[in-house]
Amino acid sequence: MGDGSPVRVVLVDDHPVVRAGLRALVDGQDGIEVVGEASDLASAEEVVDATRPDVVLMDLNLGDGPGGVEVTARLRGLPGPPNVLVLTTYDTEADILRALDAGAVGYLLKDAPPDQLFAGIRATARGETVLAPSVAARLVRRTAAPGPVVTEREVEVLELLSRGLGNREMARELLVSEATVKSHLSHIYTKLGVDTRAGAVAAAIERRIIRSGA
Amino acid sequence: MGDGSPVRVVLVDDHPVVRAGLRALVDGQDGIEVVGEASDLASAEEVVDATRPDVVLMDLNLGDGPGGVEVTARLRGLPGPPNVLVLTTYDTEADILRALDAGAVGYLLKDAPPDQLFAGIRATARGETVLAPSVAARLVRRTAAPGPVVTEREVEVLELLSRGLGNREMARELLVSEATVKSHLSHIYTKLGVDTRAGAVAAAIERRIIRSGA
DNA sequence: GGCGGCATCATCCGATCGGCTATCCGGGTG
DNA sequence: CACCCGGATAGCCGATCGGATGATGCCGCC
Repeated sequence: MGDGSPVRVVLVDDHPVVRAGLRALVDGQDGIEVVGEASDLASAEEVVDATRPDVVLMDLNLGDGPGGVEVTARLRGLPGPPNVLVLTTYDTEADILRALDAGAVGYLLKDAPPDQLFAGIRATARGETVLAPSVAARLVRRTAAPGPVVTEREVEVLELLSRGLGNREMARELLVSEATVKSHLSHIYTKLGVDTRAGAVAAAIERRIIRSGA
Repeated sequence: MGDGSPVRVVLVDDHPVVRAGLRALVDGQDGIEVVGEASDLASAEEVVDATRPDVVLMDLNLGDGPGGVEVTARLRGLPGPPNVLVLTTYDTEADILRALDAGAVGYLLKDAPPDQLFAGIRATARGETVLAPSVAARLVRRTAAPGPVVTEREVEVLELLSRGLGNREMARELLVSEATVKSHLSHIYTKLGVDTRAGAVAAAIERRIIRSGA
């Protein structure tokens, strides 16, 4: 890689220690320059607007308030938007799908080796799609899946379920009837091989379909 | 702080990126030297045995296998054990209590400012107890609590609950009758102000009484 | 020694859940 | 154009849950 112009990177993560660590790790790395940091939606928009980076390294878990998915969508809505590379801990289907849907061009996990991160940042700057192996595998298994795959609507139900709602409340939340919710639940039970709502939540977390609560 | 002898630190975290980031952040910092890294129980014992550090920076989430609590307990069982400073993302009651119980002398969160981390490492080396403000607050509120506090047994029930077990299964797991489980559940509902098992799991996660699944 | 908190166990009963079956509609596919 | 799938809806019924009430034994504490 020629360093005719370095890749300008902004970090978005709500943990100061992680930000500082990432900055120490990638800043100055062959052809990479960290030009800003942010911890939430407001500061991210501000910093990106001010620094106009090539790449945004995005954590999905930003504590309270809008998460990394929302921030990604907002940044992609800006004129001349940066390429967003998600760097997070979890590889649940829901997270991956939403992040890519929001306009992220890459999805790496924090347990990736540093070299992969550096290469990923450079590739992201070029607009290439970068996926961690486990993420790619999950996507492949999703599209070319032989076995039972929960549908998008079912994922929504699973998430409400993990938040502790009853059928009546879920129905209200999803703007459908209780019967429909029960129908979704039945399909979910069958697909996950369980027979209780709590068991479904456990299985969904186990299979990385949803990520629970906190 | 005089640097008559630097504080020798070993990092334990299953994420290479985080380890590298932490090393870049704290190594060389006034009076602090990183002398080793580990990602699991086996490598931690090996590295600590070989380097005999003053402080071990311990993540509680080590992916599969034994967690940071177990590793802490094992390290503390060694002759001339290092002082363990927990550095993690979560501050649930269950995590805090178990970590301190296992012999950790400090508990910081990854969202702490770097300066607090440096100071915490030095304090830990001197054997002083270092607690993040939110952790200290939680402990205080626990002992000097006026309001409803879930008991240890109730926490056990909540954890089984979050794993999706039914009353019958929980009873078998806890070696008690179903009636007892129902009794615990009723108390939990009252204390958490909910009325369903899924709601209890959500509230318990919300209040950081338990941490869910993954 | 009494009092309260915790854990244990037991009923009873109304509310909710979970399984089963069946219908309807819209969108994509052979 | 049939066909299938995902989504939405409905009723029925046995199983489970959640609430109320009450009782026993073991602690630690004043």
